[in-house]
Amino acid sequence: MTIAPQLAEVAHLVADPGRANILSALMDGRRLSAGELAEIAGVTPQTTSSHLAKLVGRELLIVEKRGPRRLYRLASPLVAQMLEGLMTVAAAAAPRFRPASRIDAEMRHARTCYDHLAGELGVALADAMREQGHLVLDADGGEMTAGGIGFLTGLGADLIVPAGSRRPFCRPCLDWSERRPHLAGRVGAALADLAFRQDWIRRRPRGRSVEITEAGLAAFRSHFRARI
Amino acid sequence: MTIAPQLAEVAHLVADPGRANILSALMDGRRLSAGELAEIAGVTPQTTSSHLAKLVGRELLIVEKRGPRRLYRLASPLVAQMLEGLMTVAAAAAPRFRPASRIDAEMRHARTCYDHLAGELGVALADAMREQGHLVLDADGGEMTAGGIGFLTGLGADLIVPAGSRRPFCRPCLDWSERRPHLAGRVGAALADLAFRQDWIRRRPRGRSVEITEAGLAAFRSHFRARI
DNA sequence: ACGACGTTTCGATGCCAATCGAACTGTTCA
DNA sequence: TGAACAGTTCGATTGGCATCGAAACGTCGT
Repeated sequence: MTIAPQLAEVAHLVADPGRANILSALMDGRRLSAGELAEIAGVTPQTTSSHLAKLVGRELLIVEKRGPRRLYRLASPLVAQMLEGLMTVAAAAAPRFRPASRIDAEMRHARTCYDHLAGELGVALADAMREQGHLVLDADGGEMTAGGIGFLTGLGADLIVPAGSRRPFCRPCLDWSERRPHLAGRVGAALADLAFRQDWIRRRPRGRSVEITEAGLAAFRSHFRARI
Repeated sequence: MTIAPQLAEVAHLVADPGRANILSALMDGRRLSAGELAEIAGVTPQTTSSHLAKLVGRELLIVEKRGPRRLYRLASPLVAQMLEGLMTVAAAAAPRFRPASRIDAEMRHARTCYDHLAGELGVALADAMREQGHLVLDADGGEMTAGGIGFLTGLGADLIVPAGSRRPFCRPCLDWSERRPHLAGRVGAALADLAFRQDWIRRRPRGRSVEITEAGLAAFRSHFRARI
């Protein structure tokens, strides 16, 4: 009850289109300079500076001085999770007009979601792994099977099992574009890491969307049996 | 990228203190009338009506006419999850002044979080079940052990196992007051349901906080070995 | 030391939206 | 049919804040 004011305060930070653009661009965990963010936000550097100061003051962002420029990044994965939650609701409510820009299409096709894969690619991989018996996943939770752990490890994924002899956890992350869960958590991060290392996917210069290489397409189809 | 405007729009709905109060009060899934919500929001009925219209228009709330009055509730669990994410960040960032009201204390002690238990009680039960080997849970995911399923079922919990012979999933929900995960998902809902049915806890008239009965205290300590 | 560049601060402007009083609609009960 | 009550609509006021121009700041090159 009493947190409601603080709740409103945090929401207010995201409620500005410019700031929403900034936060959305930083969702993959990268560090961007104030100038780059100004261009992304679509406002002047002065205005951007004001926005960034608010976001840092409320500890949604962390800034580090690198020479004459300042690099900003999300303060924690919790912020990314919060944004993902907002996006899910934003995508679910009011489909409205879809301008369907090229960037939009790229984002829907394949993108990173903080540290894991999302979009059609992310959902297709999760579906395929489920069908192959590597994974059990629904909106409430997920679990790797023994076979699934062997499968990913065999491909070169680094599934760190923490001190306790527990299984490496995976969690679902509701995909705002596909409206179905994709694979997140430690396993999701390991899978994305593997895909980048094997050059199956590459980051596009701007934004969070990624490009699937020829080798990637072949690997996703042959190894994962994904329908993409 | 292109969802940023919609992201801002949804955040804007939560960014008003009155609306944040309303949404927070509805987080347990109950249905409240416009009048009750006006009192909770702390504004006049006219203003509340305007707020509610916006929330319904954006499909965050659902309204049903019940005689001369209208009952409002969250449109989906996704909205509750979104709010929980915002609260987590709100509580983590800027501890600030803690007015420490009585309601605040009650909320911290024990409350419902949509369909499961949160606060000191929720976290204590999750901790205890973990220590007793009933449960494995961390920030990324959770899993019931076979013993844990037997334990809860023996107490009378209704753990619905879906069609596939999968285990009933549980998921962690980061507690904004305790800053540690408590038990959510199907198992969390079943546990809360059990506690209400056994009269271990009772809803307080206003708000989402719950009161632990004497029988509840005894049950939580003897059956669960919880430290509360 | 100076100039260039990236970034921030200051100050003024303009817009959006939260708010409430008053009046209106609709439902229930006598 | 009319009274009582819940809720909404309308209109006017208000305050907060996003925005940008201009200027200052700090850091790095030469």
